[in-house]
Amino acid sequence: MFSEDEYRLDFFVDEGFQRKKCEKCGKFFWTRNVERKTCGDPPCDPYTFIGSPIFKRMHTLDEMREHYLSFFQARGHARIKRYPVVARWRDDIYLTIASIADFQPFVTSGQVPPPANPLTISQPCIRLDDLDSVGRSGRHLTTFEMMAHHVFNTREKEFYWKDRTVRLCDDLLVGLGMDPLAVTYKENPWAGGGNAGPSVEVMVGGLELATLVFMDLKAVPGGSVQIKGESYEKMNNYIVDTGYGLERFVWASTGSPTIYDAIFPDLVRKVADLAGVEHNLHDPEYAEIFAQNARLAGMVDLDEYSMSDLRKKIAGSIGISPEKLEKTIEPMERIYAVVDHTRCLAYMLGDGIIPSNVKAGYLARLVIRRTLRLMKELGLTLPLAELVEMHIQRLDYPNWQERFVTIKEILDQEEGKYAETLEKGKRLVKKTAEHFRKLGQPVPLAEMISLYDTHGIPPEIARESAEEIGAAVELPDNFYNLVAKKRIKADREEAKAVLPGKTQLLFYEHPNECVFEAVVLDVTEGGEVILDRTLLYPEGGGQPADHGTLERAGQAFTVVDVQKSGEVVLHKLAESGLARGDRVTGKVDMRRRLAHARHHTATHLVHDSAKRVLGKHVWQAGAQKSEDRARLDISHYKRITDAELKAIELEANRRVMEVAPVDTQFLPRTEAEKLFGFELYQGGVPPGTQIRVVRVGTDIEACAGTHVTNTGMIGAIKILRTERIQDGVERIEFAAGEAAVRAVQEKDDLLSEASGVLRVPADQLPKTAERFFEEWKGQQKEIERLKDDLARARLKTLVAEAETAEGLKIVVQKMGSADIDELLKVASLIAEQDCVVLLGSETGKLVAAVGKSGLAKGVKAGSIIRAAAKALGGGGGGKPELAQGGGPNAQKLDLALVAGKEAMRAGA
RNA sequence: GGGCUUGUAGAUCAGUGGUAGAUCGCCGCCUUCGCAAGGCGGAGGCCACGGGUUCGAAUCCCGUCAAGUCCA
Repeated sequence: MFSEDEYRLDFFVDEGFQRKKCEKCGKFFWTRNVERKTCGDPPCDPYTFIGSPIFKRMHTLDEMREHYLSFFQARGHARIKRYPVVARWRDDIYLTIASIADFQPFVTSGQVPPPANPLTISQPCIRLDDLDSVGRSGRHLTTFEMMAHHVFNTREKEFYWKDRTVRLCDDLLVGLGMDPLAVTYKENPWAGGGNAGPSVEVMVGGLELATLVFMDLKAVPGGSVQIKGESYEKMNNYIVDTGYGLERFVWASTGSPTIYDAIFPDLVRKVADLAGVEHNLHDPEYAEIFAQNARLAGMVDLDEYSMSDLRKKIAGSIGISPEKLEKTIEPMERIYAVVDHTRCLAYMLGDGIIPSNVKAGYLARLVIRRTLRLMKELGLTLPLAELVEMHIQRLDYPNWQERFVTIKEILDQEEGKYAETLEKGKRLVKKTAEHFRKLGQPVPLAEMISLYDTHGIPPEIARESAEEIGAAVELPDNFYNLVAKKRIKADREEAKAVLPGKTQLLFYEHPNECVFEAVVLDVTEGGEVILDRTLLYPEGGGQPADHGTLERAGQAFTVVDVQKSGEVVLHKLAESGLARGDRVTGKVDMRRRLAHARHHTATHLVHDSAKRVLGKHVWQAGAQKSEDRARLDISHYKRITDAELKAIELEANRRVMEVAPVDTQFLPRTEAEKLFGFELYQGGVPPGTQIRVVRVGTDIEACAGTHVTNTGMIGAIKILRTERIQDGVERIEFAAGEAAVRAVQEKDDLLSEASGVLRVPADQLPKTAERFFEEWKGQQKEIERLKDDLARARLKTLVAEAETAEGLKIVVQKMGSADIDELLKVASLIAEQDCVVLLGSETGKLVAAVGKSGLAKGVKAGSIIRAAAKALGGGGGGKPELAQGGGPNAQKLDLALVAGKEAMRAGA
C-alpha cells in the first residue's frame, strides 16, 4: 500500500482539498466538499447525473474527443494518431485494451523512445470480458475510446508527474462546467502486467470518469515495496498513464438514462424502428425505468447478481411488476447490444481482423454470432453488414467505402456460415432429443455442453429445437461458466538466459562476402563459440541459420548451427577444440546462403502479389524458409482459387523480371512507423530503437533476414501448393531460384512416369485416366454380375451332391481359387435350399451357411467356421446363418473341411 | 497455441470387426387428356487418402488431406 505522502499533492493543498476516509468502504479520497462522507464510487454513492448532467452542455463523441485532445495539445502535448484495435505489435494480447497498450512493451520499458513526449491520444479499445452485461447495465460497452495523456519520465529528465497530472484533469473537468465540489479523487493503488504505482480514480456524480495512474514500480522478487502480495522496486523510468472514458464523458454531458442513448442516439432509434420497438425517452415514466435500471445496475456486481433478482429489485423500486419491466426493457437491451456490437465489428474488421476459429479472428466471430443471435431475437431481417456500415462510415476510416466491399463480403459469408451451422445443429439436436424423449428423460447437461462446445449450438437454440419435439432439457443459469471450466491454461515459454557481450553482425553491410576474420570471445559450456564478429546469419525471422566453417591455422571446424542470444551470436560446431582468444578465419556456405536469400526475398514478392490479387486485408501470419522451399501464411477469408494462385505466381515473377533493387536501411523505430505505418510489422515486431526496413519493389517491411540485392537474382518463383492451416489463414508453399526449376522438373518427372505407365502422351493423360477409371468401374460391376451368375450355375450341382446326416442336407466342398465374395454368394444360395453348407478355397478362405432346418436344430455357422478355421491356423465368425473365416495354412484345407463337418454333426 | 467432433449414394444421415443400408432426389414403366400424388422397377458407392493390426476393416490403431466447433 502507498502512504498518504504519495497522494498529498501541492494541488490538493492549494485548492483546499481534504483527505477523508469513506465511511462506507473505508478507502481514502480527496474532496473540496467538507460535508462529503463517502468516496463517490458506487455502491458507496449512487448515480446522480442521470437527468442532471455533470457538464454544462451536451457533447457528441466527436465534439468531446476534439475538446479533450485540443485541451491537452494547448498545454504542451503532441497529438498522436490512434493505433489499430488489433494489437499487431504485441504477442501477449490480441486486442488493444488500453491506450498504454500502444506503448508496451518497448516504450514503457525504456528501450525505445516514445513517438512524442508528453503526448495525447484517443485510443479505441475493445474489451470482451463483460459481454453479457453489454446492453443490460446501461453502462457496459465492448468498444470504448480511452482518451489519454501520457508522460514518459526518466530520472534524468522529468516532464511532469502527479501534481500537474491531477491539476490538468481538474482544469479539464471544471472547464467543461463541472461543479468543483462534485469531484472526488479516490486513492486506489494500481497493479498490472508486472508494473504498479499509486493511482486515483476520478469520480463525479457516481460515475468514474477517469483513472490517473502513476506507474513507477516494477515487479522484482524480494523488492522493497509490497502490493497485493507482490514485491516491487522503483523503476528508472516512471510513467503517467491516464485513461479518460470518452463515452462516459459524453454520457455525463447528456445525463441520458443509458450510455447508449448518449453516444449513438440516432442509431439506437433507427434499430428500434427496424425492430418495431417504440423507444420514447421523452415519456418520463418510460425514461425512468431505464434510468432506475442503470442506477441499480451501477450499484452491484452483475456477475454476482442473478438477472431475475436484479429485475425484481428494480421493479419494486419503481412500483411496477417484474413482468412489465421485463417486457419494456428486454427488447431495448438487445437493441443497445446490437448497436454496440456492430460498432465493435466496424472497428475489428476495419482494422483488418479476418473472422476465424483461432486467435483474434475467433473474437470477431464470437461477436458476429452473438449479434446475429440478438438480431434474430429482435426479428431484424436486414443483413448484418448494413448495420456495420452505419458505424463504419462515421469512424475514422478515410477510404471506408473501398474497405467495406471486403468487409461486406466477409460478413455475408459469416452470416451464411452461421445459418448453416445452426441448420445442421438443429438436426443434431432433434436426433439427440428424440433419443432422450424415448427414455423419458430430459436431455442431460453433459449433452448440452457437448452440443455447444463441439458443434457450436447455443443452449437457447438447442432448447427451442428440443422442445419442438416435446423433449425437456437440463439447462442451468450458469451454463457458460460450466463450459468455461473446461479451460486449460497454456504454459508460457520461459525466457532464455541472455549471454553478455556483443557480436558485430557483418552480413548486413557485406551481404556478398563469404570470408571473414574473427576472434573467439568465449566458448559456452555446450561448446558453442562466440565470436567478436561474424558473417554467418543466425536463425531468425523464419530464415534458418547459415552453415560454413571456422579455420584456425589450417584446421577447419564445421559450423552446423548459428543462434542469436541477446546481442551475441552462438556458433555450434561439429568438432570441438576452439578456445577463447583463438583467431579464426570464417567462411560462409554461399550456396545455402543464396538459396535462403532467394527464398526470403521471394517471400516478400509473393506476399505483395497476394495483396494485389486478393486484397488489402492480406497480412502475413507466419513464414518459414529453407534451401529448397518457403512457405508464407496469409490472412484471407476464403480458399484461394487456382486462378488466383496462378495470378499471384505470375505477378510475383513479373516483379522478378523487373530486376528491381532491394533496399535496406536502418531507421529509428518511431520514424519508420510514421513513414510506413504498422504494415511494417508483417513478421512480428522486432525489438530495439533502430529497425531494419527492407523495401522490395512496392513491399516495405521490417525484416532482419538476408536478401538478394535485386529481384532478378531470384531467377524464378514457382508456387507448389496451398493449404488452409486455420479458418481465415491460407498457407502458400513455393520454391525460388534453382529450387523452383527443380520443383518444375519433379512435376515433369511425375507426368512422364504416368504417361509411360498408360502409354499416352502427357497431354492425353487426363482423358485417358478418366477413361481407365470409368472402364475399371464398369468392369467391377460386370465381375459382380458374373460372380452372381456363376454362383447360380454352381448351385444345382452342389445341392445335388449333398449328403444327408442327422436329418440335414449337408454340402461340404472345395471351390478352387474362388474369393470370399464368391463363397459367400454360393453358400447363401445353397442355404436357401435348406442345406447346411461349408465351402473352402485354395487360398485358405472358408464360408459356412445354415438353412432354416439347421437353424431350428441349433446348428450355428459360426461354430462350424471356428472349428474349420482352427485347422488352418486362423479364426473366423459371423452370424448363426452365415459366417466366414480362414487361416494362413491353406494347404490343410481338406483337414479343415473334415473338422467343419464334425462341427455340423456336433451342432445338430 | 490447446481441446472436442466429422468425412459412407446427388442431398440428409444409419451402419462398434463378418454379403454396404434408409429417406429424399434422379431414371423407366403402370395409372392420367396433361400435371401432381400413388403403385412397380432401376441406376447411382476407390465407405476422403495412405499405412498398420486381423482369417476378415466403412468399423480398431497411426499418419495425411478436407471440414466443423469451443476456448486461451
